[in-house]
Amino acid sequence: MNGRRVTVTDIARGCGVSRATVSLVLRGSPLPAAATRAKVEAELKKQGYVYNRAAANLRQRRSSSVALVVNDLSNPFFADFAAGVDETLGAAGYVTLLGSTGESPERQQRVLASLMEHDPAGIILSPAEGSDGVSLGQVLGVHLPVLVFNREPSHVRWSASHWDYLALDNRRGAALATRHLLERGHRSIAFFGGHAESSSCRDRRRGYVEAMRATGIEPEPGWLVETAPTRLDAAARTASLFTSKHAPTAAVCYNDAVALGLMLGLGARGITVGRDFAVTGFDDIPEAAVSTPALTTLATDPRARGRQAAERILERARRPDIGAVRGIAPVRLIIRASSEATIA
Amino acid sequence: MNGRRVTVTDIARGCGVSRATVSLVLRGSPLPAAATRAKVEAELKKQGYVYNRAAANLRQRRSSSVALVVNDLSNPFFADFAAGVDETLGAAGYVTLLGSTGESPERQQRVLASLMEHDPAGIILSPAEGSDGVSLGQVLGVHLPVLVFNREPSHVRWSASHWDYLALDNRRGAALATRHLLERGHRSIAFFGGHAESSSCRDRRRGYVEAMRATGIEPEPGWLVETAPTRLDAAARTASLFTSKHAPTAAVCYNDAVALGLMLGLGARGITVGRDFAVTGFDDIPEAAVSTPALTTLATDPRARGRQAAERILERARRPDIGAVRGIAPVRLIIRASSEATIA
DNA sequence: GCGCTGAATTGGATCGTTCTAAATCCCGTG
DNA sequence: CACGGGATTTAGAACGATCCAATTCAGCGC
Repeated sequence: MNGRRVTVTDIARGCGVSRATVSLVLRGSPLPAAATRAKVEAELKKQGYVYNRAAANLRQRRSSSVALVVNDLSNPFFADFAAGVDETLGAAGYVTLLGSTGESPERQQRVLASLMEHDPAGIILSPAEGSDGVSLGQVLGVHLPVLVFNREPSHVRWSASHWDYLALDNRRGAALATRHLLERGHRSIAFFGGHAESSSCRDRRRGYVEAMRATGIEPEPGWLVETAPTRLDAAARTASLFTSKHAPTAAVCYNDAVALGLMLGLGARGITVGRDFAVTGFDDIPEAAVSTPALTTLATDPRARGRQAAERILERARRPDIGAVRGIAPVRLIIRASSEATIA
Repeated sequence: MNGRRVTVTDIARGCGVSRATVSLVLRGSPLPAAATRAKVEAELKKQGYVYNRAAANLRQRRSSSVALVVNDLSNPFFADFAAGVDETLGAAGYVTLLGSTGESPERQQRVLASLMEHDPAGIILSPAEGSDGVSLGQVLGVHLPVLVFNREPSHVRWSASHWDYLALDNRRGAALATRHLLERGHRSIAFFGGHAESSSCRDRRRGYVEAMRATGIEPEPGWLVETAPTRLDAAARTASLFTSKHAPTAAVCYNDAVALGLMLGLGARGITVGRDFAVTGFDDIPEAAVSTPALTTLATDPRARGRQAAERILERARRPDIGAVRGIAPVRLIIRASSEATIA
């Protein structure tokens, strides 16, 4: 009835033992006698006791939370990632402190500072575009376990840092898509979309270039088209693919959004994707399976990545002394109709 | 270098004042003299002090977090909702404790119990399907501000409870879609998909029935088809629409997933949606705009709903005594090609 | 020089839990 | 029947911040 919280002291008084004994029962210690334990447990239930983990953590100088900071929760990729993180953290008895930054480095600083005050055991950070490693280092301090996901902030001296890093195998993924198109007979293949300064775009481009060269083909400059990573901008820049002499017959796209945009742009020019032109994406967002034609792409299993990230941060919290780990997560080529176009 | 945390005591020692003074500076009190304040602030920076909000909350007997528990984070609707919640909570200086339940009532109980130990100022809960109000009441206690979103758990005596409730205007939404189809001349309109026992499905059905009756049409039993709320099951049950004598020429679907599934199923039967048959959805998921044909549906603005939910829980935390509020959020009909089919 | 006043500062208790070290209980033994 | 010793239990300090009441300080009038 009254708003006061029930504490161990209330329980102790209520059944005539000391606070210490109640605490032992709460933590399942084998010390208390069976009869005492039963008495205490009955009283706990009777008074509706709720454990105060904050107080316990204060005394024990440990933490039972992990912060998760993502650049864009409304992106299904990150939402799924977050679900995976929370699943694993929850199973390990940790609670997830959520922060989203909306791709703003300034907001990211504020969010991180606020989360730090809650003393998380670690931070999983998918940095906002344009994040600066030095500013990040300032808020995060020197001791906190940190896992950077998906993107590399600028000015991070990884060799001197204990930050872990987890990213998709962008290079191999792009190479897989490129080889797939090469096998279907294409020789003039573009790499379409993305900002060249972003780390993930650089890696994907590299995979593409390497796969091309491995087949003895040097990508022409006109085959490399930069766009914002959005459907709209991708559609708008479709034309730039057809200015060079050797117009490509296929394109490896930076991601699914870009690929869907390109498909729109190609359609508008009367080009039928899957018959006249082959397209691949990256991410396997839900739409990829149901677009027309269905999009060949690289599945990244964001939920599993989330679990992986959570496991790594927990492991590091347990053993802070081990060296930083760079993890590269596998990707899987999903072949669908959009890459069916072949060159005889 | 050493792992010990810097505390107010360290700062106090470092610049020759008392802990109390440091605390006053930290909280921006006007009491300390300007010179003292400057001295303390310099020391704070020098030692890299990080505020320990848990300790402060313990003493002040208040909380700076709000728990957000969702049934399915990987659903873009809830991910967007979560982004809105976090945005508003963050701006108010609260941190979001995330929990996801994967639609399992058992997991939900565990997650809630764990979150309760972190003493949140309130809980925003989008209940798992099949949640029981009594069990929920047990973990949540009597005093905590609670906002239930989107679904009604069973056995909740709302009249006797202080829980707030926020849901979409399911009834009006379905009515809007139904009227839209009626205006295009349809008379045989089905309500397709969803589990009849879920509260949102009941409400949407009601809106549909009311709109039909308002035009003097009594829906035939064969026009009410139940399905799991998934694309797959919806596609599989397409046939049941065409068993009755008056086969419908249009369908109001439970949600977008179901609508997309139905469109698949209709396509397989050689029926062209948008020409031979009209379809509407509910939610306006991103795919709705790009499906073929594009889907007429009801936009719900989940992010704004998240902000709204956060604001309401903060308001209730401030004034716990006001009566429970039932909020109904507006929905907007988005007309696209899938409902273009008309009856002369 | 003294008392007064408002401004600035501070010691000590406190929030709810856990840790440590010590106290108490209970029994079988010599 | 005192005593050793394992099994239980407990008092009191501690975690890091804040609250409260009390103290110190500086300036001022007389």
